[in-house]
Amino acid sequence: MRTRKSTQERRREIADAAIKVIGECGLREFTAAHIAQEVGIKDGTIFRHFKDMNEITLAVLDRLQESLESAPQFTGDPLERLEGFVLNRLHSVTVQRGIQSLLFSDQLSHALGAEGPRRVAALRNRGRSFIRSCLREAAEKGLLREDLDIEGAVVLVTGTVMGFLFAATDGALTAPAGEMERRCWRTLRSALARKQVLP
Amino acid sequence: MRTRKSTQERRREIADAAIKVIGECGLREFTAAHIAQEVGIKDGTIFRHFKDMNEITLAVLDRLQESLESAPQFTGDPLERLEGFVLNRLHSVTVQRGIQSLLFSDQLSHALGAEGPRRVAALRNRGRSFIRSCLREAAEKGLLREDLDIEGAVVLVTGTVMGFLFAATDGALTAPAGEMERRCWRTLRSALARKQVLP
Amino acid sequence: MRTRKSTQERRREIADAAIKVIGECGLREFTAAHIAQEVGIKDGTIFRHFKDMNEITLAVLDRLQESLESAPQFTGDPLERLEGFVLNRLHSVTVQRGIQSLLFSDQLSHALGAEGPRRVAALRNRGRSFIRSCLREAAEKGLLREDLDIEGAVVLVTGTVMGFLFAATDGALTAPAGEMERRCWRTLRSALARKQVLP
Amino acid sequence: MRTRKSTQERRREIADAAIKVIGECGLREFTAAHIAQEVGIKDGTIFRHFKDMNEITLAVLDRLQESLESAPQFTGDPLERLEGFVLNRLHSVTVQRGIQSLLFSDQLSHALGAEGPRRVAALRNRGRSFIRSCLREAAEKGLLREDLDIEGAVVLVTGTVMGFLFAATDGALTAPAGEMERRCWRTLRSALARKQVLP
DNA sequence: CATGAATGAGTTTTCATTCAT
DNA sequence: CATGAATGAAAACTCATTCAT
Repeated sequence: MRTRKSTQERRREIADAAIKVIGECGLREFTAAHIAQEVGIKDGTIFRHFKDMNEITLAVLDRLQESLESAPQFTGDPLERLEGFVLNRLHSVTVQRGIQSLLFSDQLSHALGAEGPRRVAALRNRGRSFIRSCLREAAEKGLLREDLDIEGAVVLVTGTVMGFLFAATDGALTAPAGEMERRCWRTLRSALARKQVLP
Repeated sequence: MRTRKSTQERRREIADAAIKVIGECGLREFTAAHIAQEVGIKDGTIFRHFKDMNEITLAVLDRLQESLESAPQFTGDPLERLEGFVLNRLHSVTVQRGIQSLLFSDQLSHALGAEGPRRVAALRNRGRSFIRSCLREAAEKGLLREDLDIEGAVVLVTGTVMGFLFAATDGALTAPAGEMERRCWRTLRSALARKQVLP
Repeated sequence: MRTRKSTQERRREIADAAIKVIGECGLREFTAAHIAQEVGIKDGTIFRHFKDMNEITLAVLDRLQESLESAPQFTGDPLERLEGFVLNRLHSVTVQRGIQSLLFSDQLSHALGAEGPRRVAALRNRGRSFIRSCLREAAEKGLLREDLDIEGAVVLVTGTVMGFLFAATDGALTAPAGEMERRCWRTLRSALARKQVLP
Repeated sequence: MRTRKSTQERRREIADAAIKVIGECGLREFTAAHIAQEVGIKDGTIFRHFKDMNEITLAVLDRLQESLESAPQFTGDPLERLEGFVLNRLHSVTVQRGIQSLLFSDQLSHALGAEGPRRVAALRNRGRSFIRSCLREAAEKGLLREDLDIEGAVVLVTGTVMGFLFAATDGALTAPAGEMERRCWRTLRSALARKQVLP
């Protein structure tokens, strides 16, 4: 049975299938045939919607960015905004592992030529910028420890998300994911904040 | 011109070339032809030294493990041992980026069948275990903040190394690598330790 | 120039080409490239129609079986049925040498793993069974020499077909094929039957 | 441990190994590596004793011929000589299946260029000639049925040996090999001889 | 004589991509 | 739009053969 859909719809389906395939099976399986199978069409048909494989990779990047930025706008004082951001990212690990791991994956980076690493780096830098701005504002408002090194803290915060992702991937979480998400944030907060907020 | 070397030497060369290729160009370029070119032999020759590509991947994993475990034995009190470990890993990012990034890469994981993810996870778990044991001992000796969540801290420490690695990869380090290494450790230490040691 | 045909057609063409190639040039030439050339397509295209070379070998076996079993249904008294069978096989040597010789060839046997010898043996055993049942029935009806050893006779009859085939292959037939077919059958019949039927 | 032997010895060993390999595994395994392994030397070493694979094939043919002609000289009246020949060949099936099957195999034929088929045919024709001369002499001496067609009988006799060989290969012998050898000869003799000799 | 490394020319197979239907 | 057949280029391996040691 041949189901006909608009190119727009198909492009979305194909990009999503590609994300799934890369996330679950690795770049090695990022092939037209595999993706087409996932979508439920024939491999040749892929190229009715995308010029070539490169264009699919770009679409995947776009989906990734879209997905990361569809996060809610975090509000409140800088530390609360940071909390929102971190908890959101930690939770994403559990609910959409594929997309999250793509962000810290080197798979995508290499799927395009020179552009790949740059685009993925840019995506990650958005996260860093957000964290840095929260921390700066918090520091100005006296919410952070006095001696805190902002740049070191940026590494700590971004790293915690990655650390959590890999721990989850490796099955190295020693408590249920939801609990670990809260504990990681609490550990992070007490590492950064001036005085311990009672939980 | 035929250069002759022992199989032992060639195996090492080939594994190293594979690491280099994967690190620099991604799994997509992890091909017999590419590796052979790097080594300076013909692609068919690869298979006089390795049964198949799978065996090369295993050799790469071995080299990785070897390289991670050739680290100096850290001594002193638990926090000092942790410092040794973390600074060593952070420094490795700068001096042998390829190998380090392989550890947090999903490239290798997928190059073998089911064994891959398990072996790479095992490798990463070794680091986690070391960190956890240092933290536990430090906690017993009263070296850590009283309310510190050990498991959360394990994620923080492992994450910091990853965060540093990706920051370096993305060119997002805001100071020279050597300086950033020290700053990251100091941030980490003050996040964990009971009283601030004067720098 | 791309000629397009249905997979069904192509599978048949490829199997036939394989039979021809094996028959004429031996297993050594049973290569995708050689077969593809015979069919008039590129070698890679073969694998759009067959999963791998093994599957082609199986198709050849199927064609062989089909060809042997498309023989007319032999009727009449047991000796007449046997005559029909033997003359049909002897004649096939002349008109489709390739297929016939494949049956007594060890080429195919080895092209598959363990299955090959078994399948080819099974094919040959069908012939033996038919011959045996004709002889048994003929013996019951008193059409054969009294002292005839049925099992010995089965070997004699099957052997005669092979002997004829190899004689033809070696150019060792001392008379035209058609004549030799009749002479061989007559010799065989007088070796088995009770009283000589006048020629 | 490298054992050193004279080229003469090695050539013989290699030819024998080649016969064994072809007989047991088919032409597909007729490779320098496989043969060398059988002999217990390294593959490159083969070419210290043979110029190339072609030369090995020729050596195999020589061994084959040698083996067939090392049969005892058969004496007595023509039918007795024929009996000696047939029983000898039937028995060889059991004791040296490899060599025998090579004779009715098309493997060797194709291993050489045009020469192969001719040489193997010549080998088989020697057998036919011997049978034919026995039958002619027997006919002259009145030992055969009066109406026997000599050329048909040649096919019958050669065929019986092949039929026996393939039956043995297919596991289609319905009695122990030794017994079947005698029964086949007896069937053959009563098919040819004028009056039944008492067994 | 024997080895072990290297090679070049294949062979099977995969895959992105094209195109007639 | 979708399919199914075809392709060319490349990848993984194989193998006869060469040659320094």
